[in-house]
Amino acid sequence: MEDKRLSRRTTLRDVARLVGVDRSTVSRVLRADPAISVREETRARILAAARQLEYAPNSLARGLKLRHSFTLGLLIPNLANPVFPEIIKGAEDAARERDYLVLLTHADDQSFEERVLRGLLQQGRVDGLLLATAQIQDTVIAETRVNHAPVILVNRRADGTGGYIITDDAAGARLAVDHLARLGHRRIAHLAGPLFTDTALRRLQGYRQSLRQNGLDYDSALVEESGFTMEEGLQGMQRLLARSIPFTAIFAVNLPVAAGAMLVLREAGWRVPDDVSIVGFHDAPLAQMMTPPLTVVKLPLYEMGYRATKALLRLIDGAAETVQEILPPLGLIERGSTAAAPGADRTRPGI
Amino acid sequence: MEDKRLSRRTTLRDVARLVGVDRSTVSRVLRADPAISVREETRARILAAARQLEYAPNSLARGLKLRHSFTLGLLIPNLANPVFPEIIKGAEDAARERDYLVLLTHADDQSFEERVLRGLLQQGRVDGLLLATAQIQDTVIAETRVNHAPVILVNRRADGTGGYIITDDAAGARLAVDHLARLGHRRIAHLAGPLFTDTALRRLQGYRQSLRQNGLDYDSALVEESGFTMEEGLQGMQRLLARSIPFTAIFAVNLPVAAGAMLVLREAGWRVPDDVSIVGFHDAPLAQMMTPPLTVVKLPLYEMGYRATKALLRLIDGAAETVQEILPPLGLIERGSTAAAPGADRTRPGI
DNA sequence: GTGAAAGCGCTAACAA
DNA sequence: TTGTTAGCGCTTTCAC
Repeated sequence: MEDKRLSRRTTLRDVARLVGVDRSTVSRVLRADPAISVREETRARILAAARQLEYAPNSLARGLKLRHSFTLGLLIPNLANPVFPEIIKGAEDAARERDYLVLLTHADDQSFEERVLRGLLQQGRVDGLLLATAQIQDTVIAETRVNHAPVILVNRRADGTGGYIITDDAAGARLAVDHLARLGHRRIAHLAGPLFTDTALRRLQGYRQSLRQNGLDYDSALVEESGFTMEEGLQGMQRLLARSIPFTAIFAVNLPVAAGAMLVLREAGWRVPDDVSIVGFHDAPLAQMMTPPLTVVKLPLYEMGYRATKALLRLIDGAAETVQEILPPLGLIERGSTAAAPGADRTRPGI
Repeated sequence: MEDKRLSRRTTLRDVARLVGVDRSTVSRVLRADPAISVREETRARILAAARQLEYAPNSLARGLKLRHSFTLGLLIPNLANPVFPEIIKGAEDAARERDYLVLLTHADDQSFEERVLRGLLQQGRVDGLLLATAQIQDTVIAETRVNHAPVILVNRRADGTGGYIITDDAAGARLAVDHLARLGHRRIAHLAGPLFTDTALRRLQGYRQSLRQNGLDYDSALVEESGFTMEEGLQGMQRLLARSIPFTAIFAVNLPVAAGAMLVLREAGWRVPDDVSIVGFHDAPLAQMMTPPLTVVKLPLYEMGYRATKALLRLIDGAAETVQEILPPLGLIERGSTAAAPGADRTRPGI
């Protein structure tokens, strides 16, 4: 059964018929092909007819011919994490500049991720892929590499792909921990992300570097591995508290984890920032909505999405480059969740 | 310049050649065409060859032939609003059941919205559209209707489209305001959304209905029109405070607005819920992260996305129905942001 | 049970 | 300056 709605659309042939020229001429005029010359009058009539008939090229036909879908796939692990909207916006803007569309896919489970990777690329639905997901198997990535598929990792690093764009997580972590050290904290805990992810490792690394530079000892009992979600942040914080070891500050691997930690601490009767300071990673409206508002390290998320997309587009255009960009953090945003360490020589603000 | 990567993909012809049959036979077998009989041995060899060559049908070619892109467009005004992930998840799940993909587009400005509407549909990039955006012009909607394009509005109502799926916002608002009235509040303010949007109007309506049912007078001075963002919630709350009229409770049009309101109140020295109770609309992790955790009305967001997509798919299949579903609220989730009105006969909890 | 052929709407090499 | 033609990869009717 033929669908009326979809078969009614204006085609190149309709325009050509109305003007009395060939389809190819219409195509050339509409594409503004510079290599071909058309009589000014013909061009005008074609343009007018196209507008009148509300012609829009069928992207399926065009894509089939040109072997391009003019679509980019963007894989996100979890839309609820407030860092992604920024990345997405950057990607969309970059894509739009080239008349590409972004197919956002939200792959929360592993099997689906693989299906997407294979499916989207192999079926020609997308010309390239942006992977912002942290958990993806290296085997899958390696495979896409074998197929020479244009793939860029966003905020994740792995060998053997078209490349990656990451923020300098270690530098960001140092910013956070330096800030705490400057406030006089000496027992600084770290709620880390899953340590099989590159991002989490780099932040842990920065944490250790900063400790060293500030003359503080690294104590593995102060590091609790959790995840990237609020849930996991809650649990991580509970485990940390259960150990009953002293600390006066926390560097959380990201925003949801910081939020979860704050909840647990408050329920346990701690006051933020009087008893404990917290620094989060990444900025988002959520950080301001928390009580107290969260001090965070700000990273160029929009920029990351934008540049990753630009790079992917270059890859699609046939560039042989391997992209490896590391964007520096944008700085620390001091809000209400950090204060001088209890008993430190600095006066406690507001008292 | 031909792109090697994209021209290398396995085609039906490759499989056919390997097996020694015609492309059409391969197509029939792989589509599992029930109307056609194939020798069991041939079928097995085709299946094996397809797997060996990692054949995946080119969706552009397939779509061109079948006049379907097998893609649904989903327009979202603002990814930062925490209600959308749920809707999106519902839509994706429903789409996946039919092997459709969801092209998520994030249309924050009007002109782009229109471009998207025209573009996606006319270029055949999507077979139908889910509009979750509140601001879209009725003229645009009317136009898509003229084109008989399959369009479903999600969480928004307008005449002349394929239909809409909304939650019962008025009932939800009544739940919220009834709750406050039950706690003894008599001066209940409402931070409304933009009153040119259907959603905001319906919530205001429910607010008024509940007041009436609870024997409370409607006082327009207690209603402040704001927007749907935290920013606007902040400003709305400031304007409400500036009026210096008494109130002991607030019903906020959504979550970001409730969060903004809470911030302003706290800065102004009010205690929540001791001095003022707040109820938000929609539930999301953010509600639990606030201090105190926000009492909210929970609505079936996932369900809404899911059912809207199902309905859209039916429209695409050629159904002539006009979808008009109104989903009832899932209930009120009582958290820490609401308590008995100051001076009411109920004992204040925890004291 | 399987193949041949047409055609979806577009672009581009080649002709005229 | 414009038209003719072939073909992208697929599905499907019709023939054998």
